[in-house]
Amino acid sequence: MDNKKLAEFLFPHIKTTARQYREEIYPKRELPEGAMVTRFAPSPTGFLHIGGVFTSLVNERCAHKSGGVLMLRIEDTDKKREQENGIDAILTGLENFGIHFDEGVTAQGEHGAYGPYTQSQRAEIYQAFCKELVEKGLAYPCFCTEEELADIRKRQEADKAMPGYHGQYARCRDLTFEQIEENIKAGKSYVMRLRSPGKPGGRIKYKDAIKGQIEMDENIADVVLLKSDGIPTYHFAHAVDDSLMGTTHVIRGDEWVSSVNIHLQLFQALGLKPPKYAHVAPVMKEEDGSKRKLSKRKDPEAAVSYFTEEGYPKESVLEYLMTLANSTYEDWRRANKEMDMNEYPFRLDKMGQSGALFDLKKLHSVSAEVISRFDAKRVADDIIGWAEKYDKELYDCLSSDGDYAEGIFSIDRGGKKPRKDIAKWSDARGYCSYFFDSLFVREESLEFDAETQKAALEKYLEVYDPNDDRDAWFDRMKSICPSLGFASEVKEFKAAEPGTYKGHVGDISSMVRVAVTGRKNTPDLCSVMALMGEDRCRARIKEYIKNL
RNA sequence: GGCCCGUUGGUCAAGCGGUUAAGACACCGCCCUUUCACGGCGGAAACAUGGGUUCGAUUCCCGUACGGGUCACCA
Repeated sequence: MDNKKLAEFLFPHIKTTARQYREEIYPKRELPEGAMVTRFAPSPTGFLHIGGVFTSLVNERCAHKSGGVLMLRIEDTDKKREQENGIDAILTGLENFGIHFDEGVTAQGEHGAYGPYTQSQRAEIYQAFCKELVEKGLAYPCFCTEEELADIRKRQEADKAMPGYHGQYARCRDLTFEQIEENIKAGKSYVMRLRSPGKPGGRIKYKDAIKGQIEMDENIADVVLLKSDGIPTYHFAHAVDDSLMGTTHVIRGDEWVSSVNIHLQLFQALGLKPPKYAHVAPVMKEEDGSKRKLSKRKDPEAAVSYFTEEGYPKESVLEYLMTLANSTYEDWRRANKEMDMNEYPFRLDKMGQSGALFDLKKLHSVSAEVISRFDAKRVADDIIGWAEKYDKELYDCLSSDGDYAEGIFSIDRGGKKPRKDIAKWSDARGYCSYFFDSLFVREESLEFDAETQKAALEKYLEVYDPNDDRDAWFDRMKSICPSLGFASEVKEFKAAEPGTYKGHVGDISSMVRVAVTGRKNTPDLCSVMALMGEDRCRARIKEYIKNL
């Protein structure tokens, strides 16, 4: 068989050679020692999954930590499963989480010297490499139909043989040039297959940056390189692209581990240097006592839209994802509360080998911590931004007076012991509704009888001074206690015989609190009242007394 | 089913032949406190299992169980 002749016959239109691509069109990258070139390479078959954010975060950290390059490549080689707005969804999703790509596809088009970064635009490149493989006798056309393939599978099952197109089952492997020519002239559709150099019983080893040493059977299957439409399979595209684009580390989901034997063989056949591999365990979900991969269909928290809808700031999600990625991150964070996440010495080999359960409670706690470090302006702005889309009523209230909104979220913020009531922007309404008359509802009441409350509140109204600072405010609260039969010191109340007092100053404060806010629990009442203003406070108290 | 990987408290997980087996979230109790938070202190809670190797195994080896992945002209 004249391989050269076959290659020319199969790919007459391919003029640029693989060698040219390799040596001239895609030159080696000039990067400092140790710089990692990584990539996130989703296929636009659905919405962005939190697992995708996780994987891209790991890629991002590795690239930027090492002074390397992060690429975004679109693997759109399966036109059947492609979704219409798939690419946009991925792009905006990643953008929302602040993952910055140095090269590749963006909302504004492609950037970078190693493109195109969209696989459907690279058909000729793959074909050139396939042509080269044919020349080397390492690839051939296969005319088997779906039925024939199914038949082979059936026979293998009966023979208890390894599934796949290999050995005696690889019928098209040794077709003559004339047979091939005849088939093609007859208009038969065909795929290009690798003539696998693998030997049955052969073993290969490789070192995974996350999973460590892995040993497995050598690939013996003549895998498909180019589908009948001339578009490559994932395997082939991966080998060609990642070597041309200079990827140093392929960091991807661990469902790929078992394909590494194919990939390594492909690199070898192509005469290309393989990258290092790091296989990331999937984010899991607990259900009925067992773990399973987080599913887009069943689990609302799998889609990234869940986080934006609930109003988790991107910093929170990223922070949580980092704790999943490297558990020592948490210790580091506690020791470096204000430091940028990017300062953390992220390490691939510190990643877990098996899937971690996505724990919403933990996310909640991490997020509350993250938000507690934001300043009031940031919190107010973000909540307003969130509410504009998801809570119009709240939006109207908050946006009508920006200073007032900022004031609400500055109560007890900053300082050593910040409040952590808000873990996501959708918590905001519950947190601040009483500040607005249009959202205000009386939610809780006190045990004290109407008479007592009325007396206390009327008394308070007499002495209330909106100019009081915190101490003065509380002193005033104390000052009305004796005449009402309440202890002005809690300790005094506790030390006294039961029945001596009706209650203590805390109870009086609670009455005011409930009258003003409709709740038993709020942040510092003095600050709340100062912000709400004298008129509103007096009105609330009067209205409360009236309805006692 | 074949092959690959994994298994430390409810969850995330340190550990890398000798430890009272860290820490975080959640939970419980106490303290602080005008409420709630925050914070502090304390508590309950784990090495899947059976064999080896070893003076000694959570750590190394083999088997078993369980879990995950993969066996496409999908990625």
